[in-house]
Amino acid sequence: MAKALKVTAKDVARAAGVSQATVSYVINDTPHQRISPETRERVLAAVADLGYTPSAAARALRKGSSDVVLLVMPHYPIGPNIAALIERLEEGLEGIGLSVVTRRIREGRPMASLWREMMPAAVVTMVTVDPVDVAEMGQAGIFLTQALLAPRSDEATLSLPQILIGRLQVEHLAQAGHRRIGYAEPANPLVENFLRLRLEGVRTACVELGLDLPDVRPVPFDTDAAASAVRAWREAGVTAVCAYNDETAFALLAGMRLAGLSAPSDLAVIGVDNIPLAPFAFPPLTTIDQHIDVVAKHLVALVRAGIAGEPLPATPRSEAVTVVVRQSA
Amino acid sequence: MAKALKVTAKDVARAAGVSQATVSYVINDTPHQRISPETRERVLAAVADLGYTPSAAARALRKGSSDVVLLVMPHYPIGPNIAALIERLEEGLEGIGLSVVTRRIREGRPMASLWREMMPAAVVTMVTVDPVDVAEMGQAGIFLTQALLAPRSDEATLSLPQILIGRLQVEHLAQAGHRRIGYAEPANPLVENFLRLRLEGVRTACVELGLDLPDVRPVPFDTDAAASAVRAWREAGVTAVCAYNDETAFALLAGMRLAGLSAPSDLAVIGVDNIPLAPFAFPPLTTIDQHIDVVAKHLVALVRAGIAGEPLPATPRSEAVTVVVRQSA
DNA sequence: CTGAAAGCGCTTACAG
DNA sequence: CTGAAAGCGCTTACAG
Repeated sequence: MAKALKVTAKDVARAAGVSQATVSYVINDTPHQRISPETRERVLAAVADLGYTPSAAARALRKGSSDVVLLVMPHYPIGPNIAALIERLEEGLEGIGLSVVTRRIREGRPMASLWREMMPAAVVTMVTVDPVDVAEMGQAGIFLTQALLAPRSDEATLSLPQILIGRLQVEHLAQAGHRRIGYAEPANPLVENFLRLRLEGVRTACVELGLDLPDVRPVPFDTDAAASAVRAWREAGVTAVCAYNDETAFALLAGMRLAGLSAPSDLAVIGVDNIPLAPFAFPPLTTIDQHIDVVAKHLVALVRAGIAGEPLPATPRSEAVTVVVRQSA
Repeated sequence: MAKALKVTAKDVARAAGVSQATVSYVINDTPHQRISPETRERVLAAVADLGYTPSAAARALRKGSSDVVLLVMPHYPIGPNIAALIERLEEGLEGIGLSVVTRRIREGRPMASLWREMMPAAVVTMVTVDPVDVAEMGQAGIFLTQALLAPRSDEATLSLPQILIGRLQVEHLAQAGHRRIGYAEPANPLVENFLRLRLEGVRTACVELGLDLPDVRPVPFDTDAAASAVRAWREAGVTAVCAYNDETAFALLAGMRLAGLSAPSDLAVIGVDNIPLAPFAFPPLTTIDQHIDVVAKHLVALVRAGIAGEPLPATPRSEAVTVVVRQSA
């Protein structure tokens, strides 16, 4: 039961009457090393007895890479959706012996010092990576997987297709007969990356479906301001609005109530994210689900295979993004 | 511009024409080492030139502790509030050169292998720590700070006073004249820890204020089920309910709408957390704010001081928990 | 003020 | 099948 200040493999070796190498072999189940069952037993017993835990630092130094996966995120605020993604990722990765360290960086900044310092087994990034960094990480044997917002075909890249999201919002609205569509953008400039793409999807879909271009208005996190936006849309003949995300949709709905209007009759509203609270909006919120659990699972599988040097798993079917119809649109 | 596969301090030393020790001294600004300005310049130039980044593993091995702080969490689901806490913590700690690694463990499990493996500079835990672990971490020079749910007086412990939260909910309701109070508990058993304490606070306050004991009913994340609970409360003469948290409050409010009732006239509702969406509930949700940003800031300060061996900062005023009055109660 | 050298705790060829 | 030894890249007494 762990007494010595610091129990090392050497201590275990001595206690078990074997060499340090043997301790390492049994602990790591090193292949092509035939350890006799009794030896293995004795080592394991000594390990348990002394409460030995291998030093991550020593192992990392020796092997040249640590058991962490570096998660690189942009500086935008972490909504419930991304928070869930991170949580699932941590959970899944922990299951295969990996720790995740999250780091925020400004888009376009070099990330070299980050990974050189940690020598992670893999890096998962949601920010675009400089080609030089990509190359150097490759040389250093670090598996890189990117979760990008735009679609892209590359085994090690997973896309969170924001454009598709915008498109889906419009298609759903158009199907219900809406011709003049509004777009509620959040006030936060940090979210620019997501916003630009979602809006692009909305615009493209409007054009393709022969609708007017969307009437884009900011909807800050404030009921009064949301109410003003709602009135403006009504005057402009807008009958349905795509909200940037569910939180914006909630603000919008609150603004409508203040303005004495209700969804979907006065103005239909569709969000993005399908947050846990969406069913409890008034009226229950129609929204787009990104199926973040599928994304997280795939990311974990990608990392696992990438580190093991196995062939990468195929990207899950891209219909991962679906509309969840409730009552607001 | 970083070319060699691996740039070490030795490379920098060679390039700068100094010894490896000197490189270490200038990089770490080691005190009591007088390095001539020119030498320092040359070293820094070589560092920049070669793109040198010290190896975290080597440093950790040598120094006996790494630059990570281990965040130990129970297995409960991470709501928006805790997610925000973690995010702030990561942000604040990153600012002082520390990475956080989050790990979930079952309450009561030993965490020795965890910290022995990483040798973190500090551990922040939201699960109760075994005294043996506490002692051993102390011996190992690891600073431990606990964010506990119950109040406790200990410099290195920060309390998230759940009992106080329940009490505050009831006091607010009683002040508005309510005598028969309901309690909406979530369906998820994982949340037991928080629940028990919040409910204890509610019960105590009811007794102290001479009210009946609370009528506790489960409110699952389902509008129909919530509606049933609401009807039952009404029949029992309950006029106000404390929700376990804001999410439960949202479900409750949705159930009320389904039952044709509205808050606060038919049933007053008060939540906990003050999530960003609370103002957009219908009606806007009255709730308890735990001021998680204050908590996070204090935790960071605690860790910083603890690692530096400086006197610990005083606990912020305990009125950190406040009621935010909106319209639902 | 600067350098040579030991040693942190592992893993892994390499001998035997 | 098992062990002795080198070496991963640092930091830090210790000499000079």
